[in-house]
Amino acid sequence: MFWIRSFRLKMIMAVAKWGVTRKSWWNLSAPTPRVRFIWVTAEVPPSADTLCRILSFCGHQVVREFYVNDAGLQIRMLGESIWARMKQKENPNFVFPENGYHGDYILDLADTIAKEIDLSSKNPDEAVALCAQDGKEMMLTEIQRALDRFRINFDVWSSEEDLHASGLLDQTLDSIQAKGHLYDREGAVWIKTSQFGDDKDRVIRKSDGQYTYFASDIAYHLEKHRRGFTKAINIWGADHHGYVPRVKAALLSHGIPENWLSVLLIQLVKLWENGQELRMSKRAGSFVTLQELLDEVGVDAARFVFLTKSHDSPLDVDMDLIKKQDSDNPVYYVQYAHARICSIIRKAASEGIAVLDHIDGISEKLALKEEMAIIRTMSEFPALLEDISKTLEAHRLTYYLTHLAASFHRYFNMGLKNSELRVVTEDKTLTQARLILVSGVKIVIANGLRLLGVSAPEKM
RNA sequence: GCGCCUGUAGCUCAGUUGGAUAGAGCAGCGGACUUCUAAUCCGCAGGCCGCAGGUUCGAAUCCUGCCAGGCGCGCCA
Repeated sequence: MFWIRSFRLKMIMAVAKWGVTRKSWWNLSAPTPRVRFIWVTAEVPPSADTLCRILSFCGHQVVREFYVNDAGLQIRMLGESIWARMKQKENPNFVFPENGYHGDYILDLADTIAKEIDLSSKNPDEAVALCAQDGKEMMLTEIQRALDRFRINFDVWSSEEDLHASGLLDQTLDSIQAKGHLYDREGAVWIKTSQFGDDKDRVIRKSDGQYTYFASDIAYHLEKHRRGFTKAINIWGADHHGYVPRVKAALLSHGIPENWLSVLLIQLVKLWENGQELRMSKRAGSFVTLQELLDEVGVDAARFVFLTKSHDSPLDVDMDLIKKQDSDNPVYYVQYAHARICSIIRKAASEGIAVLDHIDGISEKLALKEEMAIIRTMSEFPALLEDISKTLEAHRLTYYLTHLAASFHRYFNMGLKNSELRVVTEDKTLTQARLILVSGVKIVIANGLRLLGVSAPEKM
Protein backbone atom coordinates (compact mmCIF):
# COMPACT_ATOMS: atom_id res chain seq x y z
CA MET A 1 0.00 0.00 0.00
CA PHE A 2 1.14 3.40 -0.75
CA TRP A 3 0.63 5.24 2.36
CA ILE A 4 0.98 8.89 2.80
CA ARG A 5 -1.10 9.81 5.71
CA SER A 6 -3.18 12.18 3.68
CA PHE A 7 -3.88 9.46 1.20
CA ARG A 8 -4.48 5.86 1.46
CA LEU A 9 -4.04 4.47 -1.95
CA LYS A 10 -5.35 1.03 -2.26
CA MET A 11 -4.47 -1.12 -5.11
CA ILE A 12 -7.02 -3.65 -5.96
CA MET A 13 -6.74 -6.20 -8.59
CA ALA A 14 -9.91 -8.00 -9.28
CA VAL A 15 -9.64 -11.11 -11.26
CA ALA A 16 -12.61 -12.02 -13.34
CA LYS A 17 -13.55 -15.41 -14.63
CA TRP A 18 -10.99 -17.05 -12.48
CA GLY A 19 -9.56 -19.97 -14.31
CA VAL A 20 -11.88 -20.01 -17.28
CA THR A 21 -9.64 -19.27 -20.21
CA ARG A 22 -6.30 -20.92 -20.10
CA LYS A 23 -3.69 -20.36 -22.70
CA SER A 24 -1.34 -23.16 -23.41
CA TRP A 25 2.23 -22.46 -22.62
CA TRP A 26 3.23 -23.45 -26.08
CA ASN A 27 1.35 -20.54 -27.55
CA LEU A 28 3.23 -18.07 -25.51
CA SER A 29 6.50 -17.98 -27.29
CA ALA A 30 5.81 -15.80 -28.74
CA PRO A 31 11.83 21.62 -8.98
CA THR A 32 8.53 20.55 -9.68
CA PRO A 33 7.31 18.32 -6.97
CA ARG A 34 9.07 15.09 -6.80
CA VAL A 35 7.37 11.82 -6.29
CA ARG A 36 6.77 11.07 -2.70
CA PHE A 37 6.41 7.38 -2.53
CA ILE A 38 7.48 6.36 0.86
CA TRP A 39 10.12 3.75 0.79
CA VAL A 40 8.38 1.42 3.13
CA THR A 41 5.89 0.73 0.44
CA ALA A 42 7.84 1.22 -2.75
CA GLU A 43 8.01 -2.49 -3.25
CA VAL A 44 4.29 -2.78 -3.63
CA PRO A 45 3.85 -1.56 -7.19
CA PRO A 46 6.39 -3.93 -8.77
CA SER A 47 5.20 -7.02 -6.98
CA ALA A 48 1.55 -6.27 -7.57
CA ASP A 49 2.19 -5.45 -11.20
CA THR A 50 4.12 -8.66 -11.73
CA LEU A 51 1.35 -10.62 -10.13
CA CYS A 52 -1.13 -9.04 -12.55
CA ARG A 53 1.09 -9.85 -15.48
CA ILE A 54 1.42 -13.47 -14.42
CA LEU A 55 -2.30 -13.86 -13.86
CA SER A 56 -3.02 -12.44 -17.30
CA PHE A 57 -0.36 -14.66 -18.81
CA CYS A 58 -2.08 -17.66 -17.30
CA GLY A 59 -5.32 -16.69 -18.93
CA HIS A 60 -7.13 -14.80 -16.21
CA GLN A 61 -8.89 -11.58 -16.95
CA VAL A 62 -7.39 -9.03 -14.66
CA VAL A 63 -8.56 -5.54 -13.93
CA ARG A 64 -6.09 -3.37 -12.10
CA GLU A 65 -7.61 -0.71 -10.00
CA PHE A 66 -6.03 2.05 -8.01
CA TYR A 67 -8.29 3.18 -5.22
CA VAL A 68 -7.68 6.60 -3.80
CA ASN A 69 -8.97 7.50 -0.36
CA ASP A 70 -9.65 11.10 -1.07
CA ALA A 71 -12.77 11.68 0.95
CA GLY A 72 -13.33 13.59 4.11
CA LEU A 73 -10.83 14.58 6.73
CA GLN A 74 -7.65 13.41 5.09
CA ILE A 75 -7.85 15.74 2.17
CA ARG A 76 -8.92 18.64 4.32
CA MET A 77 -5.91 18.03 6.52
CA LEU A 78 -3.75 18.04 3.43
CA GLY A 79 -5.20 21.40 2.51
CA GLU A 80 -4.70 22.81 5.98
CA SER A 81 -1.11 21.63 6.05
CA ILE A 82 -0.33 23.23 2.71
CA TRP A 83 -2.12 26.40 3.69
CA ALA A 84 -0.21 26.59 6.96
CA ARG A 85 3.11 26.22 5.15
CA MET A 86 2.17 29.04 2.82
CA LYS A 87 1.21 31.34 5.64
CA GLN A 88 4.38 30.51 7.50
CA LYS A 89 6.41 32.06 4.69
CA GLU A 90 5.30 35.47 5.84
CA ASN A 91 4.44 34.64 9.40
CA PRO A 92 6.63 31.95 10.99
CA ASN A 93 4.31 31.86 13.98
CA PHE A 94 1.33 30.73 11.96
CA VAL A 95 -0.02 27.68 13.73
CA PHE A 96 0.52 24.39 11.97
CA PRO A 97 -2.43 22.01 12.37
CA GLU A 98 -1.99 19.53 15.16
CA ASN A 99 -2.39 16.43 13.04
CA GLY A 100 -0.98 17.95 9.90
CA TYR A 101 1.51 16.36 7.57
CA HIS A 102 5.06 17.37 8.26
CA GLY A 103 6.83 15.99 5.25
CA ASP A 104 8.93 18.25 3.06
CA TYR A 105 6.65 17.48 0.14
CA ILE A 106 4.06 19.74 1.74
CA LEU A 107 6.49 22.62 1.36
CA ASP A 108 6.97 21.82 -2.30
CA LEU A 109 3.24 21.64 -2.84
CA ALA A 110 2.79 24.94 -1.04
CA ASP A 111 5.42 26.64 -3.20
CA THR A 112 3.97 25.35 -6.42
CA ILE A 113 0.40 26.23 -5.57
CA ALA A 114 1.44 29.67 -4.38
CA LYS A 115 2.94 30.36 -7.81
CA GLU A 116 -0.14 29.18 -9.66
CA ILE A 117 -2.92 30.74 -7.66
CA ASP A 118 -3.24 33.96 -5.75
CA LEU A 119 -4.94 32.98 -2.54
CA SER A 120 -4.48 36.29 -0.77
CA SER A 121 -7.99 37.46 -1.48
CA LYS A 122 -9.62 34.24 -0.38
CA ASN A 123 -10.94 33.57 3.05
CA PRO A 124 -9.21 30.75 4.93
CA ASP A 125 -11.89 28.16 4.23
CA GLU A 126 -11.77 28.72 0.51
CA ALA A 127 -8.00 28.79 0.50
CA VAL A 128 -7.74 25.53 2.39
CA ALA A 129 -10.22 23.93 0.05
CA LEU A 130 -8.25 25.06 -2.97
CA CYS A 131 -5.00 23.86 -1.45
CA ALA A 132 -6.59 20.51 -0.71
CA GLN A 133 -7.93 20.07 -4.21
CA ASP A 134 -4.74 21.19 -5.93
CA GLY A 135 -2.53 19.28 -3.56
CA LYS A 136 -4.45 16.10 -4.16
CA GLU A 137 -4.32 16.47 -7.91
CA MET A 138 -0.63 17.21 -7.89
CA MET A 139 0.13 14.22 -5.74
CA LEU A 140 -1.92 11.96 -7.95
CA THR A 141 -0.10 13.30 -10.97
CA GLU A 142 3.21 12.54 -9.37
CA ILE A 143 2.12 9.07 -8.45
CA GLN A 144 0.98 8.43 -11.97
CA ARG A 145 4.24 9.72 -13.38
CA ALA A 146 6.21 7.44 -11.11
CA LEU A 147 4.05 4.48 -12.03
CA ASP A 148 4.65 5.20 -15.71
CA ARG A 149 8.33 5.26 -15.09
CA PHE A 150 8.02 2.00 -13.24
CA ARG A 151 6.17 0.51 -16.23
CA ILE A 152 2.98 0.10 -14.29
CA ASN A 153 -0.38 0.81 -15.75
CA PHE A 154 -3.75 0.77 -14.07
CA ASP A 155 -6.98 0.12 -15.92
CA VAL A 156 -9.10 2.01 -13.47
CA TRP A 157 -8.54 4.85 -11.04
CA SER A 158 -11.34 5.09 -8.58
CA SER A 159 -11.96 7.62 -5.93
CA GLU A 160 -13.59 7.37 -2.57
CA GLU A 161 -15.09 10.77 -3.12
CA ASP A 162 -16.85 9.51 -6.25
CA LEU A 163 -18.09 6.58 -4.28
CA HIS A 164 -19.78 8.97 -1.88
CA ALA A 165 -21.15 11.12 -4.66
CA SER A 166 -22.63 8.19 -6.52
CA GLY A 167 -24.90 7.36 -3.61
CA LEU A 168 -23.47 3.89 -3.40
CA LEU A 169 -22.77 4.37 0.26
CA ASP A 170 -26.39 5.00 1.14
CA GLN A 171 -27.40 2.09 -1.01
CA THR A 172 -24.96 -0.16 0.78
CA LEU A 173 -26.19 0.97 4.13
CA ASP A 174 -29.75 0.13 3.11
CA SER A 175 -28.72 -3.26 1.93
CA ILE A 176 -26.96 -4.04 5.19
CA GLN A 177 -29.91 -2.69 7.08
CA ALA A 178 -32.22 -4.96 5.13
CA LYS A 179 -30.21 -7.93 6.23
CA GLY A 180 -30.58 -6.83 9.84
CA HIS A 181 -26.90 -6.32 10.49
CA LEU A 182 -27.10 -2.69 11.55
CA TYR A 183 -28.02 -1.05 14.83
CA ASP A 184 -27.82 2.36 16.42
CA ARG A 185 -25.86 3.06 19.56
CA GLU A 186 -25.04 6.42 21.08
CA GLY A 187 -25.96 8.18 17.91
CA ALA A 188 -23.72 6.16 15.65
CA VAL A 189 -24.57 3.36 13.25
CA TRP A 190 -22.84 0.06 13.87
CA ILE A 191 -22.46 -3.09 11.82
CA LYS A 192 -22.50 -6.48 13.50
CA THR A 193 -19.21 -7.76 12.14
CA SER A 194 -18.57 -9.64 15.39
CA GLN A 195 -21.15 -12.16 14.23
CA PHE A 196 -18.91 -12.95 11.28
CA GLY A 197 -15.52 -13.42 12.84
CA ASP A 198 -14.47 -9.91 13.73
CA ASP A 199 -13.35 -9.01 17.26
CA LYS A 200 -16.09 -6.51 17.75
CA ASP A 201 -18.73 -4.53 15.95
CA ARG A 202 -17.65 -1.51 13.97
CA VAL A 203 -18.96 1.96 13.44
CA ILE A 204 -20.07 2.59 9.94
CA ARG A 205 -21.50 6.06 10.39
CA LYS A 206 -20.31 8.37 13.10
CA SER A 207 -22.59 10.30 15.38
CA ASP A 208 -21.69 13.46 13.45
CA GLY A 209 -23.27 11.90 10.37
CA GLN A 210 -20.00 11.22 8.57
CA TYR A 211 -19.35 7.81 7.14
CA THR A 212 -16.27 6.02 8.32
CA TYR A 213 -13.60 4.89 6.05
CA PHE A 214 -14.75 1.34 6.67
CA ALA A 215 -18.15 2.17 5.21
CA SER A 216 -16.58 3.15 1.89
CA ASP A 217 -14.58 -0.02 1.86
CA ILE A 218 -17.61 -2.20 2.35
CA ALA A 219 -19.46 -0.41 -0.42
CA TYR A 220 -16.44 -0.65 -2.65
CA HIS A 221 -15.99 -4.38 -2.21
CA LEU A 222 -19.66 -5.20 -2.49
CA GLU A 223 -19.79 -3.29 -5.73
CA LYS A 224 -16.84 -5.28 -7.07
CA HIS A 225 -18.58 -8.49 -6.20
CA ARG A 226 -21.88 -7.35 -7.67
CA ARG A 227 -20.17 -6.57 -10.95
CA GLY A 228 -19.18 -10.20 -11.26
CA PHE A 229 -15.57 -10.39 -10.23
CA THR A 230 -14.90 -13.87 -9.00
CA LYS A 231 -11.84 -12.95 -7.04
CA ALA A 232 -10.44 -9.80 -5.51
CA ILE A 233 -6.88 -9.28 -4.44
CA ASN A 234 -6.00 -6.35 -2.20
CA ILE A 235 -2.50 -5.31 -1.45
CA TRP A 236 -1.96 -3.47 1.79
CA GLY A 237 0.88 -2.51 4.00
CA ALA A 238 1.30 -4.93 6.86
CA ASP A 239 0.34 -2.22 9.32
CA HIS A 240 -3.25 -2.77 8.20
CA HIS A 241 -3.47 -6.44 8.96
CA GLY A 242 -5.90 -5.80 11.78
CA TYR A 243 -8.27 -4.46 9.20
CA VAL A 244 -8.64 -7.68 7.26
CA PRO A 245 -11.05 -9.56 9.55
CA ARG A 246 -13.57 -6.74 9.60
CA VAL A 247 -13.64 -6.42 5.82
CA LYS A 248 -14.04 -10.15 5.41
CA ALA A 249 -16.71 -10.15 8.10
CA ALA A 250 -18.64 -7.45 6.32
CA LEU A 251 -18.45 -9.40 3.07
CA LEU A 252 -19.45 -12.60 4.81
CA SER A 253 -22.53 -10.86 6.14
CA HIS A 254 -23.54 -10.55 2.51
CA GLY A 255 -22.86 -14.19 1.82
CA ILE A 256 -19.56 -13.55 0.10
CA PRO A 257 -17.19 -16.38 0.97
CA GLU A 258 -14.08 -15.69 2.94
CA ASN A 259 -11.73 -16.67 0.13
CA TRP A 260 -13.28 -14.34 -2.42
CA LEU A 261 -10.99 -11.66 -1.11
CA SER A 262 -7.28 -12.22 -0.74
CA VAL A 263 -5.31 -9.59 1.07
CA LEU A 264 -1.60 -9.56 0.54
CA LEU A 265 0.13 -7.84 3.38
CA ILE A 266 3.43 -6.34 2.42
CA GLN A 267 5.85 -6.13 5.29
CA LEU A 268 7.64 -2.92 5.95
CA VAL A 269 11.07 -2.23 4.67
CA LYS A 270 13.69 -0.99 7.02
CA LEU A 271 16.07 1.44 5.47
CA TRP A 272 19.70 1.76 6.45
CA GLU A 273 22.24 4.32 5.49
CA ASN A 274 25.74 4.86 6.86
CA GLY A 275 25.10 2.13 9.36
CA GLN A 276 22.07 3.90 10.77
CA GLU A 277 18.47 2.99 10.47
CA LEU A 278 16.34 5.66 8.85
CA ARG A 279 13.00 5.63 10.53
CA MET A 280 10.27 6.07 7.98
CA SER A 281 7.67 8.01 9.79
CA LYS A 282 4.43 8.23 7.91
CA ARG A 283 4.12 11.93 8.14
CA ALA A 284 7.21 13.43 9.69
CA GLY A 285 9.65 11.38 7.81
CA SER A 286 12.67 11.90 5.74
CA PHE A 287 11.38 10.28 2.63
CA VAL A 288 13.44 8.46 0.18
CA THR A 289 11.55 8.71 -2.99
CA LEU A 290 10.91 6.16 -5.61
CA GLN A 291 12.42 8.58 -8.10
CA GLU A 292 15.68 8.51 -6.22
CA LEU A 293 15.73 4.77 -6.22
CA LEU A 294 15.09 4.66 -9.94
CA ASP A 295 17.80 7.24 -10.57
CA GLU A 296 20.17 5.19 -8.52
CA VAL A 297 19.73 1.70 -9.86
CA GLY A 298 17.35 1.90 -12.80
CA VAL A 299 13.94 0.39 -13.35
CA ASP A 300 15.11 -3.12 -14.19
CA ALA A 301 17.25 -3.50 -11.10
CA ALA A 302 14.70 -1.86 -8.83
CA ARG A 303 11.85 -4.07 -9.97
CA PHE A 304 13.96 -7.18 -9.75
CA VAL A 305 15.28 -6.47 -6.29
CA PHE A 306 11.80 -5.99 -4.85
CA LEU A 307 10.81 -9.36 -6.17
CA THR A 308 13.58 -11.32 -4.54
CA LYS A 309 11.75 -11.59 -1.28
CA SER A 310 8.50 -13.10 -0.24
CA HIS A 311 5.91 -10.43 0.41
CA ASP A 312 5.41 -11.41 4.02
CA SER A 313 9.05 -11.31 4.87
CA PRO A 314 10.51 -8.04 6.02
CA LEU A 315 13.45 -6.69 4.12
CA ASP A 316 16.35 -4.62 5.29
CA VAL A 317 17.71 -2.35 2.64
CA ASP A 318 21.04 -0.69 2.95
CA MET A 319 21.09 2.37 0.74
CA ASP A 320 24.86 2.25 0.46
CA LEU A 321 24.55 -1.29 -0.75
CA ILE A 322 21.75 -0.71 -3.20
CA LYS A 323 23.58 2.26 -4.66
CA LYS A 324 26.60 0.23 -5.52
CA GLN A 325 24.41 -2.61 -6.60
CA ASP A 326 23.96 -1.10 -10.01
CA SER A 327 26.68 -3.31 -11.45
CA ASP A 328 26.03 -6.17 -9.17
CA ASN A 329 22.29 -6.62 -9.11
CA PRO A 330 21.05 -10.15 -9.80
CA VAL A 331 18.93 -8.82 -12.64
CA TYR A 332 22.02 -8.50 -14.81
CA TYR A 333 22.80 -12.15 -14.33
CA VAL A 334 19.52 -13.09 -15.96
CA GLN A 335 19.67 -10.40 -18.62
CA TYR A 336 23.22 -11.40 -19.47
CA ALA A 337 22.11 -14.95 -20.19
CA HIS A 338 19.57 -13.55 -22.62
CA ALA A 339 22.14 -11.31 -24.32
CA ARG A 340 24.60 -14.16 -24.59
CA ILE A 341 22.05 -16.39 -26.28
CA CYS A 342 21.21 -13.62 -28.71
CA SER A 343 24.90 -13.40 -29.47
CA ILE A 344 25.06 -17.13 -30.14
CA ILE A 345 22.09 -16.92 -32.46
CA ARG A 346 23.75 -14.05 -34.33
CA LYS A 347 26.93 -16.07 -34.59
CA ALA A 348 25.06 -19.04 -35.98
CA ALA A 349 23.21 -16.85 -38.45
CA SER A 350 26.50 -15.42 -39.66
CA GLU A 351 27.47 -18.97 -40.52
CA GLY A 352 24.21 -19.55 -42.30
CA ILE A 353 22.54 -21.61 -39.60
CA ALA A 354 19.10 -20.49 -38.57
CA VAL A 355 17.02 -21.64 -35.64
CA LEU A 356 14.66 -24.39 -36.81
CA ASP A 357 11.04 -24.30 -35.72
CA HIS A 358 10.99 -27.98 -34.85
CA ILE A 359 13.37 -30.47 -33.33
CA ASP A 360 12.08 -33.59 -35.10
CA GLY A 361 14.77 -36.11 -35.74
CA ILE A 362 17.59 -34.23 -34.09
CA SER A 363 16.52 -34.15 -30.45
CA GLU A 364 18.72 -37.15 -29.66
CA LYS A 365 21.69 -34.91 -30.37
CA LEU A 366 21.07 -33.34 -27.00
CA ALA A 367 22.60 -35.76 -24.56
CA LEU A 368 24.82 -33.83 -22.17
CA LYS A 369 23.70 -33.83 -18.59
CA GLU A 370 23.90 -30.02 -18.60
CA GLU A 371 21.50 -30.01 -21.55
CA MET A 372 19.13 -32.29 -19.71
CA ALA A 373 19.29 -30.00 -16.71
CA ILE A 374 18.32 -27.03 -18.87
CA ILE A 375 15.43 -28.90 -20.44
CA ARG A 376 14.19 -30.02 -17.07
CA THR A 377 14.29 -26.51 -15.68
CA MET A 378 12.55 -25.03 -18.71
CA SER A 379 9.78 -27.56 -18.47
CA GLU A 380 8.97 -26.36 -14.97
CA PHE A 381 8.07 -22.90 -16.18
CA PRO A 382 4.35 -23.37 -16.91
CA ALA A 383 3.70 -25.14 -13.63
CA LEU A 384 5.58 -22.42 -11.80
CA LEU A 385 3.35 -19.74 -13.28
CA GLU A 386 0.26 -21.71 -12.40
CA ASP A 387 1.56 -22.06 -8.87
CA ILE A 388 2.19 -18.36 -8.61
CA SER A 389 -1.33 -17.66 -9.84
CA LYS A 390 -2.62 -19.73 -6.97
CA THR A 391 -0.25 -18.77 -4.18
CA LEU A 392 0.21 -15.17 -5.33
CA GLU A 393 3.88 -15.40 -4.52
CA ALA A 394 5.48 -13.56 -7.38
CA HIS A 395 8.97 -13.63 -5.92
CA ARG A 396 9.39 -17.23 -6.97
CA LEU A 397 9.75 -16.09 -10.56
CA THR A 398 12.98 -14.21 -9.91
CA TYR A 399 14.50 -17.25 -8.25
CA TYR A 400 13.39 -19.46 -11.08
CA LEU A 401 14.93 -17.19 -13.71
CA THR A 402 18.17 -16.97 -11.79
CA HIS A 403 18.24 -20.75 -11.61
CA LEU A 404 17.56 -21.14 -15.32
CA ALA A 405 20.18 -18.53 -16.19
CA ALA A 406 22.68 -20.37 -14.01
CA SER A 407 22.08 -23.64 -15.83
CA PHE A 408 22.70 -21.83 -19.09
CA HIS A 409 25.81 -19.95 -17.95
CA ARG A 410 27.31 -23.22 -16.71
CA TYR A 411 26.57 -24.85 -20.04
CA PHE A 412 27.97 -21.92 -21.98
CA ASN A 413 31.23 -21.89 -20.05
CA MET A 414 31.98 -25.49 -20.98
CA GLY A 415 32.43 -24.25 -24.51
CA LEU A 416 35.19 -21.91 -23.44
CA LYS A 417 37.47 -24.83 -22.68
CA ASN A 418 36.25 -27.30 -25.23
CA SER A 419 35.02 -26.03 -28.58
CA GLU A 420 33.10 -29.26 -29.17
CA LEU A 421 30.86 -28.26 -26.29
CA ARG A 422 29.83 -24.98 -27.83
CA VAL A 423 26.46 -24.41 -29.35
CA VAL A 424 27.91 -23.51 -32.71
CA THR A 425 30.16 -26.42 -33.69
CA GLU A 426 31.47 -28.11 -36.82
CA ASP A 427 28.56 -30.55 -36.68
CA LYS A 428 25.65 -28.76 -38.30
CA THR A 429 22.92 -31.05 -37.01
CA LEU A 430 24.29 -30.82 -33.51
CA THR A 431 24.45 -27.05 -33.84
CA GLN A 432 20.81 -26.94 -34.92
CA ALA A 433 19.74 -29.06 -31.98
CA ARG A 434 21.64 -26.91 -29.50
CA LEU A 435 20.36 -23.73 -31.12
CA ILE A 436 16.83 -24.87 -30.50
CA LEU A 437 17.72 -25.60 -26.91
CA VAL A 438 19.26 -22.22 -26.18
CA SER A 439 16.64 -20.29 -28.09
CA GLY A 440 14.12 -22.08 -25.88
CA VAL A 441 15.97 -20.71 -22.88
CA LYS A 442 15.94 -17.32 -24.51
CA ILE A 443 12.16 -17.45 -24.94
CA VAL A 444 11.55 -18.52 -21.37
CA ILE A 445 13.86 -15.85 -20.02
CA ALA A 446 12.31 -13.19 -22.24
CA ASN A 447 8.83 -14.20 -21.11
CA GLY A 448 9.90 -14.31 -17.50
CA LEU A 449 11.54 -10.91 -17.65
CA ARG A 450 8.53 -9.45 -19.39
CA LEU A 451 6.35 -10.71 -16.54
CA LEU A 452 8.71 -9.01 -14.13
CA GLY A 453 8.50 -5.83 -16.17
CA VAL A 454 12.20 -6.04 -16.85
CA SER A 455 13.83 -5.56 -20.24
CA ALA A 456 15.54 -8.42 -22.07
CA PRO A 457 18.48 -6.81 -23.88
CA GLU A 458 19.98 -8.47 -26.96
CA LYS A 459 23.39 -7.01 -26.24
CA MET A 460 25.04 -5.98 -23.02
C1' G B 1 -2.29 -7.54 27.91
C1' C B 2 -4.42 -9.57 23.09
C1' G B 3 -3.77 -10.44 17.67
C1' C B 4 -0.81 -10.88 13.02
C1' C B 5 4.16 -11.25 10.71
C1' U B 6 9.32 -12.44 11.12
C1' G B 7 13.86 -15.20 13.29
C1' U B 8 18.07 -19.97 8.18
C1' A B 9 26.04 -18.66 6.46
C1' G B 10 29.57 -12.36 8.30
C1' C B 11 25.28 -9.44 5.25
C1' U B 12 20.53 -9.65 2.21
C1' C B 13 17.32 -13.48 1.31
C1' A B 14 15.28 -18.56 -0.96
C1' G B 15 13.78 -23.23 0.81
C1' U B 16 5.00 -24.27 -1.07
C1' U B 17 1.60 -30.06 -0.17
C1' G B 18 7.20 -33.12 6.01
C1' G B 19 11.84 -36.64 2.51
C1' A B 20 18.32 -37.95 0.86
C1' U B 21 24.86 -34.45 2.48
C1' A B 22 19.87 -27.09 4.26
C1' G B 23 20.63 -23.35 -0.99
C1' A B 24 21.68 -18.52 -3.87
C1' G B 25 23.72 -13.67 -4.21
C1' C B 26 27.04 -10.30 -1.84
C1' A B 27 31.45 -10.09 1.31
C1' G B 28 36.46 -13.44 1.98
C1' C B 29 40.31 -16.82 -0.19
C1' G B 30 42.22 -19.60 -4.67
C1' G B 31 41.75 -20.72 -9.86
C1' A B 32 39.68 -20.25 -15.50
C1' C B 33 39.59 -15.16 -20.90
C1' U B 34 44.57 -16.19 -28.46
C1' U B 35 37.57 -19.04 -28.24
C1' C B 36 29.59 -18.57 -29.35
C1' U B 37 29.91 -11.83 -24.75
C1' A B 38 34.67 -12.97 -18.07
C1' A B 39 28.15 -8.53 -16.14
C1' U B 40 30.41 -15.52 -16.82
C1' C B 41 32.39 -20.18 -14.84
C1' C B 42 35.06 -23.71 -11.28
C1' G B 43 36.92 -24.61 -6.32
C1' C B 44 37.67 -23.45 -0.87
C1' A B 45 35.85 -21.52 3.53
C1' G B 46 31.55 -20.25 6.18
C1' G B 47 25.12 -23.22 9.55
C1' C B 48 23.07 -26.15 17.48
C1' C B 49 17.73 -23.40 10.50
C1' G B 50 16.11 -18.10 17.67
C1' C B 51 15.64 -21.63 22.35
C1' A B 52 13.16 -25.93 24.64
C1' G B 53 9.86 -29.80 24.35
C1' G B 54 6.26 -32.78 21.34
C1' U B 55 4.12 -35.55 16.81
C1' U B 56 6.61 -38.73 12.94
C1' C B 57 10.26 -44.00 10.06
C1' G B 58 11.77 -38.86 8.96
C1' A B 59 10.94 -31.68 10.98
C1' A B 60 13.96 -25.40 8.75
C1' U B 61 8.82 -27.11 7.45
C1' C B 62 3.45 -29.51 11.68
C1' C B 63 1.87 -28.73 17.41
C1' U B 64 2.87 -26.39 22.36
C1' G B 65 5.66 -23.10 25.43
C1' C B 66 9.34 -19.52 25.85
C1' C B 67 13.00 -15.52 23.84
C1' A B 68 13.95 -11.44 20.32
C1' G B 69 12.36 -7.88 16.55
C1' G B 70 8.39 -5.52 13.48
C1' C B 71 3.27 -4.15 13.06
C1' G B 72 -1.68 -3.61 14.79
C1' C B 73 -5.50 -3.31 18.61
C1' G B 74 -10.45 4.43 18.24
C1' C B 75 -17.39 7.11 16.59
C1' C B 76 -8.56 7.59 13.24
C1' A B 77 -7.26 7.48 8.45
